[in-house]
Formats: sequence, structure tokens, C-alpha cells
Amino acid sequence: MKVIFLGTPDFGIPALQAIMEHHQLLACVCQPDKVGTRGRTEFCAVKKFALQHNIPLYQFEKVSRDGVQILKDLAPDIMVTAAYGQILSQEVIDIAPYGIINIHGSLLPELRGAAPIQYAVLLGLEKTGVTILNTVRKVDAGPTIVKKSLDILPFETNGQLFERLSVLGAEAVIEALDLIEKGQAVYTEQDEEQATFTGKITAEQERIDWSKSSTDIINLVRALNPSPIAWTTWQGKRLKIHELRPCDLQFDGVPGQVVLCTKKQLAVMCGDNKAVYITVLQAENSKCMPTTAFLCGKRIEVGTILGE
RNA sequence: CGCGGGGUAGAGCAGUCUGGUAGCUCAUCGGGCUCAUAACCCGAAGGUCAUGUGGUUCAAAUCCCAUCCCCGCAA
Repeated sequence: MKVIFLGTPDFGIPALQAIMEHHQLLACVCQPDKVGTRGRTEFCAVKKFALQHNIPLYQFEKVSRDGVQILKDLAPDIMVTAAYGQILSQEVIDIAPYGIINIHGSLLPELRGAAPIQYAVLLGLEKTGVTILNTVRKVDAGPTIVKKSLDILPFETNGQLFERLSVLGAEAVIEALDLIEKGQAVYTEQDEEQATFTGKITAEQERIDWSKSSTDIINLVRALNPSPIAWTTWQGKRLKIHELRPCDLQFDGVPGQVVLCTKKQLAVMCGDNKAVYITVLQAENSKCMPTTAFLCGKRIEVGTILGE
């Protein structure tokens, strides 16, 4: 089929690759370039891919306003979205005969919205997946075509899960496209009663609240890895926490208090009276490093309370 | 030209303000202690102090200038 792909970050790349191999990829659409860190602008993953493979690329400020006629002229059979980042108007949805299908990183109707994968980790779920659904005006609410699930590993980070789901998403989207092409696709309406919604992670959520349970804190840390990274403070400066592990030793202390600091280990008390080992961290202006390396140059005295 | 921090041994840091023999903690290697050890003790190796073989100076890791790279914040 003739496909137009709309997506921006890494998530859609495996799917994009697969579509390019199995179908006729007419063009890619991604968000406009953003000013990156420290003034530099960096192209998004989809733009890099398109440039590298000589695929026509469009970056509309608002696709619903600027892109309708252009995309219509390309005469696609179907359009595929994967973390594109713009809400689509009915006009856009109606461009292709088969409409638009979206690759969503959860088992819908659970975890609709902007950050399904992060929330799957944040909530400590043991299972999630990808859903291919038909796009309708309401976000992630259209009928589903293909669902694939997988188990979330015990200490898996958002980044690791993200990568696995993006590969699974590629399988699923090809399956869906084939079904649609053969006229065998079954569109299943979602159960609205079961729907849950995820908003974007806010800056306030990134700060670790040590009074929460060790499990919640560990889940937060892995949900925010590799970006934007959960943090606390030490000596008035930010201390990013990249990775935590549960600690079975018993200590007395208040939430946020450093209860163990040796040459190799650093443990902090949480709200449920359990401690966690900090295993990978990053001080301000410094690189991310294992705690063992950090402790070679600096020590945090036992009794210090983080996050104040 | 958004604001700021940094580049010193394989790793993480101190030393820079106040120029004057290159330090610390890990890791590595050798030896010792121990029932044993990721613990402890003794010793060794390992650095043109990011680059310009730039400027100032009797003397530069340290002061001045330029360049490259890394990082935090803000967007």
C-alpha cells in the first residue's frame, strides 16, 4: 500500500523501517525542528531517517492547517502515526481511503495519552504492549486492529521498554497493514469504562519524594530513565538518580537520610522504612556514573538528608 | 551570540584564588595478614595537568588569550 508516515522520536523508527521494506512509503511527516540543548538544534529521529534514506519529508507547524492539501496530493492509501505529537483534525483523518492507523505503546484502552510507556513503568505494571488502532477525533479512542503484549522486566527502565515496544510496534503495524490490505481487518471498539489516561510527566514529578515507598521511588526512577531522570538535592545542588536497587538491610533513619556510605555502596532511607541503594547517579555539572566511581572522589556522610 | 560548571594516572576527584618537586580515593600489579573475604597492612607501576609546543614570568596545572570537547540549568 501507499503509506505516509507521521512520527517524530525514536519510537516509530522500527515501524518506519518495516513499512519502507514492505510497502510503498510516499513521505514522512515530523514535527518542526526544535532548538536543542545549549542553542544547538538537533534533528528528530524521523527526520534523520528520512534524510538518510532520501524519503520526502514534511515538517508542518500544524499539519491540520498546512498539510492537508499537500498530503492529499500524494494520494496515500493509508497514513500511519507513531508518536507524531500533533492532534489531527477530521480533515487529515479523511485524506486517505483507509484513514489513519496509530501505533500506541500500551494495551488500550489502558494508558491512553502522551506517556503510556513511562506510566506503565511508573505504576509498576508487569505487563504492557502495543496497540494498532484506527485514529478518530478522540485521542487514542478509536477501534483497535492489532494488540501485542509483553512482560515488563523487574528493573527495566523506560528506555529499555520503549525500545522493545517500538520493535513490537513494527511487527504489529505490518500485521495490521496486511490485514487491512486484504480486507480482513477486524475493528474492535474499545471499552470506554476501562479507559485510563496518561498526561505528560511534569517537572514536579521528576523530584524524588523520599517519603514515598521504596517501590514507588524505584519505579519513578526507572520510569524517568534515560530521560528526564529523577533527582534529589545534596548540598543545595541537584543530584540526578539514574538507578536504584532495593536494599534488604535494616536501618533506622528518616526519609531521604543517607544510612550507608562505604567505598562501594550508598543507601538512602525511604518512607516505608526500607532503604534503597543508589547504584548510578550524576552530580551537577558532572557525567552520569556508577556510584562506585562517584564514591572514589566524593563521600556523602551517613546521616545526611537528601532532598532538603 | 540564553545563563553557568568542567577537561589533572585506567576511573572519580583535590591542587588553580595566594605561580616554586604531581597529590587523594578506587582499580591494576607484587608481597603480607587471615579458616576466609568485596576487609586490613606494606610496596610498585602508571600523568607532555584537553589543545595551541600561544602570551606573561627566572619559573605556569596555577595568571592572560584563542580553539576543541564534556556537563548542568533555562527553553
